[in-house]
Amino acid sequence: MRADRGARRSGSVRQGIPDATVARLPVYLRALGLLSEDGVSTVSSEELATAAGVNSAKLRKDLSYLGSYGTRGVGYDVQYLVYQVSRELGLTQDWPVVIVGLGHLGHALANYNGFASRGFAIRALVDADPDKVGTTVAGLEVAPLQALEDVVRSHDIAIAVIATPAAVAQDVCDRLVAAGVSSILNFAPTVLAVPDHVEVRKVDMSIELQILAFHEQRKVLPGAATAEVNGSLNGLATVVSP
Amino acid sequence: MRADRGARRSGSVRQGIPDATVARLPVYLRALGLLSEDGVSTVSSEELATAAGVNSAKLRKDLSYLGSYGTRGVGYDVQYLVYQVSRELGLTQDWPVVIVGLGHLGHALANYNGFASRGFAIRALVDADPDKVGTTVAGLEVAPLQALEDVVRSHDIAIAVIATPAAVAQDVCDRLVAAGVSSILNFAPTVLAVPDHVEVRKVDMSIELQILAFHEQRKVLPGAATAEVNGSLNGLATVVSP
DNA sequence: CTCACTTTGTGCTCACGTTCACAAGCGCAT
DNA sequence: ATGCGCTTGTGAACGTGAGCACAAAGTGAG
Repeated sequence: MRADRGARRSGSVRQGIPDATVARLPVYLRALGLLSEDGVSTVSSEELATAAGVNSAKLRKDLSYLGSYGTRGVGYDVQYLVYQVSRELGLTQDWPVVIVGLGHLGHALANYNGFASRGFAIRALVDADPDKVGTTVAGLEVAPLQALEDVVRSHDIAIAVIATPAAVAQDVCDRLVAAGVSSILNFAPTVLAVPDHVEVRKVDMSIELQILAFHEQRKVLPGAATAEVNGSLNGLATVVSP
Repeated sequence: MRADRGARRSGSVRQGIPDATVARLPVYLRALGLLSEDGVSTVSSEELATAAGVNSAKLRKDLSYLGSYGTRGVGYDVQYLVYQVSRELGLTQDWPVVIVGLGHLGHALANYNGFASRGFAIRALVDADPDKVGTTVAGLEVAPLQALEDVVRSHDIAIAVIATPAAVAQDVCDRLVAAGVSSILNFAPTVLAVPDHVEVRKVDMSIELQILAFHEQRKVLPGAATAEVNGSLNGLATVVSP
């Protein structure tokens, strides 16, 4: 699911933050935000780890990649850590975002509050349907698809969300990239091909359900198991979970 | 290396499909579906890998966990592979699903076609808002939150989707689990605590955007190439203390 | 039948990620 | 100021995943 990353392949010292860690930082940030709202000023790795649903050693190692921001014997200062994590994630600035495709999902995304609160500003909405163009969604006027490039350039947009049907996603993607977008969040159920310098992350709800179905099926399996060859001994070792 | 996880248990290969592989099977399935629609009857690992956006060796290894379904010198039979992958994922049966929470997102999910086409049948919708209860969404009547347990039991539902506000997600989750649900797809931006036998997968759009922002920020950094990028931010990034 | 060619299946190696376990460091009580 | 208890930061071991490269196994031509 990771798009190819040019950074690591260049042979030079990659002393950055591991991808797995980056993926967890937003979770820590959310937990810290809740603690902060509750007026908590200091938190131990154990407490924060529990709140974030991870193991405390992992949390400490993750935070250690950002620097030594804890105090031994005490814990971490919540406010300070919020700032440090935000800075590392690049959330101290605002990121203008465009959403392409305003079906049910695009509509839901445009109305989602979780974006603005994290420094993402939805600046434009684009759709191909003439009936939708010109209407107002979440306080923004929907622009026509042919205005895509203009919209991207005029708002200096680097991050785009694709919520179109799969059939047109690649085309939209190509145009976004050509217009200067370099990060794409793809909700269309299709694999997007992009140049190396563009980062794509995908969210596919159908895939998530299928993964759940796989594990669900395993649970139901009465040891007898799957056709064909083999009669494995222990039908259910239940290796699932994390 | 993986081979011995299965081999260790008995003479036969089964039981241990790596999580990373399971997560890719739905992608292969989608690609195979497209090929099938186009009337393609046979496909090589190279072609399928390209369509799925992965490396061909990885694809072959993934498929080898299911069994030896290819023919050397020829490739894989598309129809047969569709069947085998579907069977492995548990998609040869229908999975009844309930969606809890019918805000913009729940609404979008209820109307999403990608579910039904993969063997998931949305059987019930539940919401706490009295104004929504009783209305019809995507052809289903919205049931009240207090009917949650009844709904789960009467439809024999094992897989649930949570699309509620974060504040009530854990409570809904607990009730779902108590009612017998054992797989949960969570869209609420919160960490859910569940018993070991319950599988949770989460989809958090805000987190995905934050991950993109991280990489986007890195790109913008001054052009000192790949070298000491992080060094200028905090001198302690290396593993050694000064 | 034999040879040349194609494509699968997999052994091997390296890289990444997780977890344990403990020394180092900090604050507080005495 | 000294020692005690607590929590961080991290070395090291282990587990998982990716990808190369090649032997094995099939096809088809001569």
